Amino acid sequence: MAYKSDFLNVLDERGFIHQCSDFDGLDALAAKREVIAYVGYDCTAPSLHIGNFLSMMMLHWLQETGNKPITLMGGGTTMVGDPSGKDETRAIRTAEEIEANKASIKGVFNKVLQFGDGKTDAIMVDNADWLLKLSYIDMLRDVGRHFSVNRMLTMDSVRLRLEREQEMSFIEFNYMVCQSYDYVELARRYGCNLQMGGSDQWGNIVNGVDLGRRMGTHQLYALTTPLLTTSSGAKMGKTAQGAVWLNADQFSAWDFWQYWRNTEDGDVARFLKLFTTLPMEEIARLEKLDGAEINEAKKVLANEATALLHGRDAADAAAATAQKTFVEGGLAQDLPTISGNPGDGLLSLFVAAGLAASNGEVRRAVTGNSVSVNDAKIADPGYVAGEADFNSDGLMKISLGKKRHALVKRD
RNA sequence: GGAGGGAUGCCCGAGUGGCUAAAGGGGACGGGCUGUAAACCCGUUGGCUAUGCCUACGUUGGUUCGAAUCCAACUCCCUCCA
Repeated sequence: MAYKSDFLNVLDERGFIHQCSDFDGLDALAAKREVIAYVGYDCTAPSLHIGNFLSMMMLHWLQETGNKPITLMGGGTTMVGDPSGKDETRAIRTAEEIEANKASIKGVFNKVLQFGDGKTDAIMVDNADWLLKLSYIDMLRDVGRHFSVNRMLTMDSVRLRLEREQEMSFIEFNYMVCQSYDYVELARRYGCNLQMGGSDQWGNIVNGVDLGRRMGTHQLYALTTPLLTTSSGAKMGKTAQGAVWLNADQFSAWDFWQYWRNTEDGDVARFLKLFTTLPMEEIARLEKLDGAEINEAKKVLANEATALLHGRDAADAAAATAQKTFVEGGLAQDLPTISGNPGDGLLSLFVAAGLAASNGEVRRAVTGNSVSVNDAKIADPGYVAGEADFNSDGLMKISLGKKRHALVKRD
């Protein structure tokens, strides 16, 4: 192993590392178990998504290897809006919206982190606590004077906008100042010495490292993860339903399990390392499977990733449901369920179950031969559920295509 | 403040009076092949109580038998000048 510290060794062998401002310095610190690292989370949506899961796992390993994680809620920075990787100005969000999002996001962290007052316990802070109190002139004098506009203009987040002749407003231009200041504030308050994030955050992070030096903090470090893409190059985390959210009320454990089960072959090993806590020897064994056998590895990936986030019970239930539904072709009780009765029209049942957005969509699907009831294809869009369609438990299975299923339960 | 340019479906983008629910591409979904994979091929992609009706090309009004297309006002965006 190349590193002295457990922390960097684990991250390295699992494929989390993209760039670091100073490997040796950080390694020395981690070897003494003195890293206090933070990751900032935007409050632009009511749930974090799968991309954020990656940095959560980094915090997890940080803690596992004896260091202290800080999760920073971007209550203040979300008021400004990060221009990184955006072509257009983000819609400015209201304070109420940000508060609501923050409250809704918070819950996921205790799935992978241990919070508390101990030395290596995680803590959660909110940059609204200091950013909202800043006074403009003081900020300019104390912090603003350390920023070179010449240099800011060369940062990717700004430069790319300018090159494409896309508007960038002054508020967005200030984002990196806020994030840099966060780092300094966390260094002063909590002794924070490492900021981690996705590769798109590199510019923002190293600016913070720089600001720390100019403002006289201890040495700060930067560490980023590679951008998550599938091996066919697509950005990860997009599905028919939109993003792969981490909150169960927005993306169910069943959908989450299915998401991982459908991973491309070429990504399985990489994702096992990143999104599960399985030991490397076990992953090495799974990695050797090929051909149809790789499906076993995909199931393990789905089980472990789902168990991490939604609990072992939810993962087992999803696995059992998948087994019944896809392997045995039977009717599993844990599929998404709606209520309905004999006499209900097929079209409205599909819409109610969320399998289709409109009656017309179901009609077209019927024409395309992709609609079935209890695994029998339906050719008539006017089909009405009958007594015989419900089994002795009062359940009827409706499917759109091979993969999307739901149950109708009579009341 | 002045002068130009622009706003089309999930996204990009064609369309300058009827043949337009709107070309083409992307994405998404479905079918085929498979292994609930990728690649590839094919199909679908505004709504409805459906041989018809309704909604829709920034907003509101107007011209016309007929408007995404012409006119007016307004809103927002961009570029250049000050």
